[in-house]
Amino acid sequence: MFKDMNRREASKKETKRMILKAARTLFARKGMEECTIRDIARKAGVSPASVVVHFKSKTALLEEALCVDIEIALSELVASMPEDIELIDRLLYLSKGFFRLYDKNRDLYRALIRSTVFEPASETLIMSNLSEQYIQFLSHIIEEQKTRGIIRPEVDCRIAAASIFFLYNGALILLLRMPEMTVDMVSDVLASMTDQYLKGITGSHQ
Amino acid sequence: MFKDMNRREASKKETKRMILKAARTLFARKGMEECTIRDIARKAGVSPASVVVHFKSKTALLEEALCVDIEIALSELVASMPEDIELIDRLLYLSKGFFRLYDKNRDLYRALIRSTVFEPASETLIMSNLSEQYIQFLSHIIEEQKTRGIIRPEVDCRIAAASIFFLYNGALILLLRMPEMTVDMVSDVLASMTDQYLKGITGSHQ
DNA sequence: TTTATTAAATAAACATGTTTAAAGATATGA
DNA sequence: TCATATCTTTAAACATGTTTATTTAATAAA
Repeated sequence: MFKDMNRREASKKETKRMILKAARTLFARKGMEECTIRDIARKAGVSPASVVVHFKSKTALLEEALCVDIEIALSELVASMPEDIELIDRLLYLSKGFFRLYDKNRDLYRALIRSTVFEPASETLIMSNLSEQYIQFLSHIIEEQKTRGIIRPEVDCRIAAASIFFLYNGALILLLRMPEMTVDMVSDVLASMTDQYLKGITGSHQ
Repeated sequence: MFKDMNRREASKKETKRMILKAARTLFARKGMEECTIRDIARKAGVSPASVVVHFKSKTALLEEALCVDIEIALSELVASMPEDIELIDRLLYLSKGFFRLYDKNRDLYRALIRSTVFEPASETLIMSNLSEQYIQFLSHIIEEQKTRGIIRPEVDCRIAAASIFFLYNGALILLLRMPEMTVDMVSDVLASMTDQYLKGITGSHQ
């Protein structure tokens, strides 16, 4: 219950909420670089120092500001995933969903991914968690396909899921760093890659 | 010839050389964050402003400071690549070579890759070029294996090369972000992934 | 040679993420 | 209720990448 939250805790929580709200608005409007902590603090009606007290850094603030949208997108994608389509189409359904999300504000998401993907997992708990969840989900899909005999039994599902994630990640970087690339173009590239991965490229095929 | 280089150009070049030398030493010793432009300028005997005049930014300086080592590593790897081993071993020979290089100073290379991989190619010409060269080389290897009938004829070599590069890149990120990971561990993961990619994971195999 | 122009180097200022020390507000215990 | 301790907030300072306006030096023109 919230009853055991005293006035201090409540006002602290409220301050944090205000900052996060201001950050979400300003980040979306002006992007990561163009939006200063002082801007956010002013809009939230607090001091710049307060922003850093509530969020360890500007990067951490960005992470918290954006993760809600990613979490929503992920759960919606998982929920709305068609059950009766082929493996490759399911994989592409997921990745394209994320590409569409990131495409809404490429610069912002580029800043986010850039500042999380190379940090130790302990520094970017939220994003690491999301990636982990995503890989888990991929792993489940592959596992399930294995029971149907579509994936060979000796395949390590965890490795396969991570590989597919790495391919996805590469395609995502392509999207975020090349303005001329569209979601469809990147999806096509990833489709070829995933298809090749599933079929293999060596030897003749029955 | 250098004769047509007047005193101004010569001294400019010399200044740039001094800065680069100081940067290489200090970056290697203290890492990217801990080493300030002022430090480098002091060691090079120039003003901080001069550093920015000669190199557009600290990131660009880091790029120029490290690219020599990467270029050398790449050409050495290409030159020393055993000809008589299997495709997968050739691919792993290359990636492991790079892992070893980056392992010498993980934080520094992490900073480099982090600050280049998400930028438009036009902003990070050197690193983009290197990646491009690497993918080209992978592409050639695959093409050559195709003529030998080891790779199926309908396979798009460029896509295959990019896929293998994406897998490599994912493994590299793993290495750079997780201190507990060794070069061998990451190489093993990448080996499984590349092996799976080459063989494919769906259907039964002859 | 002297002057004018152009390029290189720099000192000082600026912008901004972050830290520090202090103040203000709230809870706790007598 | 009052005093003390603790937690929250903040103003001011700091560190550092970068920009700007100025100075210095070299080349070209006279």
